[in-house]
Amino acid sequence: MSFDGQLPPKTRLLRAAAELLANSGGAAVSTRQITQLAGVTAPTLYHHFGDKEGLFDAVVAAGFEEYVAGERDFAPSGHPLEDIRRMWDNHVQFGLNQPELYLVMFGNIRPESRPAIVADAEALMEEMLNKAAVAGQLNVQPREAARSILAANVGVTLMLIAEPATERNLELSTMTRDAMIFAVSADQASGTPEDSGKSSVVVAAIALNAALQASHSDQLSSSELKLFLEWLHRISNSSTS
Amino acid sequence: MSFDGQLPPKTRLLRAAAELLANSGGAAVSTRQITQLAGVTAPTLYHHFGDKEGLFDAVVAAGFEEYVAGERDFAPSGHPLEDIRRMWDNHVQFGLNQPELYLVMFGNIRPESRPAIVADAEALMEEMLNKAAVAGQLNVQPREAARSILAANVGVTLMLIAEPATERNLELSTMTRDAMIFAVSADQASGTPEDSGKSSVVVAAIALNAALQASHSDQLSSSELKLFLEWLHRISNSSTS
DNA sequence: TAGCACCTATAGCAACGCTATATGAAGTGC
DNA sequence: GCACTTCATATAGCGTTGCTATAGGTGCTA
Repeated sequence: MSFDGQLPPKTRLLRAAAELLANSGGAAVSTRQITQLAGVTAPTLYHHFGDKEGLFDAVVAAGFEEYVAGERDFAPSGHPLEDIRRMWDNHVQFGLNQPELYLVMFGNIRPESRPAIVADAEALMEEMLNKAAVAGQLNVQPREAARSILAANVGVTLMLIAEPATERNLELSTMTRDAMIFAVSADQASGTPEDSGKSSVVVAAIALNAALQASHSDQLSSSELKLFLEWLHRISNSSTS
Repeated sequence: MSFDGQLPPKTRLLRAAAELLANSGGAAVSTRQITQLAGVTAPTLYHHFGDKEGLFDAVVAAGFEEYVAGERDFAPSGHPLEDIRRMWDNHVQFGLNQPELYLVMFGNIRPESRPAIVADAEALMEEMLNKAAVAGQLNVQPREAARSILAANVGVTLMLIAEPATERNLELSTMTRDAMIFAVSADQASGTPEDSGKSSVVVAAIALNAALQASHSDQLSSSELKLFLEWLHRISNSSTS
C-alpha cells in the first residue's frame, strides 16, 4: 500500500506518518520509511514540516482533534463531575486504542520542555471543571484540579499502555479516577470539617470565582473586580491546613 | 574531566554514562560520547553491557539503589500512611533532582514492555501499604492501592519535570498525593456508608488478609488457608458498587 | 517571453548504534 | 619455559539515521 494517489504530498506525508506510527509496534519510525511510503523524497518532508518532530507534531495535532472530538461528544450530561469521569475514560481509551500516537503526544517528556498538547488537554479539562465549580461542586480551584487530574490520568494511561494487553486491568483506571474526582469534589462527607472536608464558604467562594470569570460581569469596576478576585483567591486557598 | 584513572573500564563506563546522562539537559547521549569520556573504545562497551540499553539499565539499577535507599531511610515512623506520603515526596524529589535519570527509568514507556523498575517500585510501595493494611487503615487491596498511587505519582513527577523549573508548583504533588492516599485509607468520614466509605467489615477483611499473608500462619492447613483467603478476597472486592 | 515564487529531486554529509576481526594480557597444565 | 585457553580491548568499517546544499521543474503574473 502506498499513498501515490492524486493527494498533495503534504497530505500523503501526514497519512504515511500516521499509519507507520500506528503500526510500528513500538519501534522507531524513520523519515526514510515515511517518505518512501508517501512516494516522496526527503527534502519535501523538510520543506513542509521543518523537521521530523514538526511532522510528528502535525500528526499529533490531527490526533488531538480526534481526541478533543471524543471528549466533547460526551460532554453535556448536566452532571459536570460525571462528564469529567467520561473525559477520563475517553482519555484512557484513546491511549489504549492508539498507543504509539499517545506516546508521541503524552509520553515524549523532556525536562523543561512541555508538550503543547499537555496545555491543551489541561485547558479542556479545566473548562469542564469550571462548570462543576459554578455549580458549587468543586473543592479546589478548577485549574489546580485539572492539572492534578490530568497528571493522574496520564500516569495511569502510560502504566496501562506499558502492560501486556492481556494483563490490562481497567480497575486501576476507574479506581484512580474516582479517587481524584472525589478528592476535588465538594460533596464529601461533611462530618469532618477539620481534615478533608472544606467549609462551605470555601466551596461558595470557588463557585463564585468561577462564575465571575465566566460571565465577565460588568457590575464591578475592573480594579474592584481585581481586588475582589484576589480576596476570593485567598479564601479559596486558605484552608489547605 | 575524564575517568582515565586506575578504575576498571566497566566502572568508568558506568560513571561516564551517569554523568553524561545527568548533564545532558534532555539531549540524547551517544555511545561515542560515553566511550570517549570513559577513555575506552566502542567494543568495550558492548562486551560488558551488550548494547546501549544494557548500559543504561545498569546505570538505572545503580540509580534505583539510591532511590530505594531514600525510600527506606524514611520508612519506620509508626504511621504507615505517613510513610507513604514520604515515599511519594521522595519519589517526586528524586525525579526533580535527576530528571534525565528519572526519564530513563520511568519515562521511557513503550507498548507492552514494562520497565522492570516499575515492578520494583510497585513492590516497594505495596510492602509499605501492607503495614497500613495490617493496621486496618486500608480501604482496598494493597497491591491495587500501590499500583494506583504509583501511577499517579509517576504522572505527577513527569508533569513537574516537563515544566520549566521556575514554574514548578509542588502543590500539584501534595494535592494529588493526599487525594490518592485519602482515597485508599479507611479512616474516611464514615457518615456516608453508601457512597465512598467502605463498611468496617471490608476494612477488617483487608487487614486480616494482609496480616495472614505476612505472618505465614500455620494455624490453618494450606488448603484451608487458600479457601479462606479466597473468601476474604471476595469480601474485600465486594462493595465496589 | 521573462521573471518569480513555489515545490520537488539528486546527491551526500556527519553522526548514530553496532560488529567482524585481530591483538594483547593473564592465567593454567606440562 | 612453552603451548593453550580465556578474557578484555583496539582497529576499522558497515548500514542506517536525521538532515541539507544545490539545482531543476512547474505554474503564475506581467
